[in-house]
Amino acid sequence: MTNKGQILRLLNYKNLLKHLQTLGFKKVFSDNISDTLEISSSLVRKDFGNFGITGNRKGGYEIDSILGKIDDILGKDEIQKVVVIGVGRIGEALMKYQGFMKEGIQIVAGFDIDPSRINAEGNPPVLHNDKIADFIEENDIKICIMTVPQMVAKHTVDLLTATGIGGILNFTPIKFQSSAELTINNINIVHELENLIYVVNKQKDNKE
Amino acid sequence: MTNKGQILRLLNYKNLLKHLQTLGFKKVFSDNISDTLEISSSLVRKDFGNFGITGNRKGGYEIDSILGKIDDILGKDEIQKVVVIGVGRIGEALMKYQGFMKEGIQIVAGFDIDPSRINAEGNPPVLHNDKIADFIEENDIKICIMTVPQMVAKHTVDLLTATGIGGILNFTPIKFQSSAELTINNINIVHELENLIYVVNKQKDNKE
DNA sequence: AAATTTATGTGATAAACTTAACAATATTGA
DNA sequence: TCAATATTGTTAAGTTTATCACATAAATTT
Repeated sequence: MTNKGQILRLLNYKNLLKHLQTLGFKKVFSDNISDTLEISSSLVRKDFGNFGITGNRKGGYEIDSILGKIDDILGKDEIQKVVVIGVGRIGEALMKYQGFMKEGIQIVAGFDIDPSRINAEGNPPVLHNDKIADFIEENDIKICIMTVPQMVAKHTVDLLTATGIGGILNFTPIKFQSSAELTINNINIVHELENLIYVVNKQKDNKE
Repeated sequence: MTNKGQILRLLNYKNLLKHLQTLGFKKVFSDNISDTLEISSSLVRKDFGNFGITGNRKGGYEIDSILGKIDDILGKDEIQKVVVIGVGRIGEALMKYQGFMKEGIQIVAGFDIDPSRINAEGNPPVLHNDKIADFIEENDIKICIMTVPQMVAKHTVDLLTATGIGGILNFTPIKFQSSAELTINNINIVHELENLIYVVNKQKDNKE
């Protein structure tokens, strides 16, 4: 019933509704949402329906109520603890990124093999890779961000698989497949850029 | 004819084929590709067909030939120059990321308003935001990566729109819509993580 | 209070994307 | 050389996802 894009759309609804809330709005109609997100209003209503979000005919939806419901759906009652594997430039940037906190996500540790990066007193601490398995078990970590060099990506996934972690957000260029026990979502920044370059060049060609 | 996912798939084919090439393979069959990427072999053949990549019945496809064709499709004959707008932690990490070069992408400059980040002698240089428009025009830049704080994202897009740039890879949490002149692709890392958390938690619920 | 308006909720329809199926054909081996 | 086999190329079928369209219900107006 719930398809892949639906959760990402729900997150977009959430962002928009929070914005409308700060502007003082209390209610919203499906086509207010659909207009700004450039989708159809029926898709908004269908998404809401699928997630049990109901409105009033003629009256629209109450923003507070939708936002509460979305947080329920996303399980925002408890803080989600996440670790970063590989504290290179990108890993470090993500560790220190301030945007996670307000969505209830906390980066609780980073891990690396390079002694010069290790700092057990840091906030969050950076520990040696040796400690990954114990840390994940002791702290009941379900999700990690993987920002290791391409060369060690496969090895790292094997290591993580053995820990019983549930999800990896993989920033390495190696594409991994999910299994029933371990969901791996791949973000390939180079591909995103190549894709954009293709689209832009093609548009330009069409104009000429 | 060519749909959104097709180019991203093509990039995955490319990665896989380059890997097979380094292992010494000369030829490949559609189901070799489809097995590792977990799609159907007919989709591989359809993609190839759409892009004018042909094989031999019974003989499969020649890896060298496919890779050459893919580079043609992607316009890899010339280096793509890209600039980074906003040299915070993530912007800086992307500026120094080594993975772009081998795909023919070169980060030629970064831009920021913070004087402490500016370094015109750097490699690549970091210049003041004042110089964005001139730089883009003089260097014929078509693509940029936007890694500015959320607060100034809208303003930055307006500024970039005025320069006539063709594409923005947007890492801010604000979602922007493309227009005919300007393609904006959004990467929302927080959403990617929230989505993963949702999937993992749901899987766990289903098991219990 | 009846008529009118306006938005939801949802079943039917359409569009987009993927897979299945198989004819066409190149290669191999007897 | 000819049958057997294996793989492409492509059309048809299937699946998934999004939109359309309208009946239903709440609110407003007359």
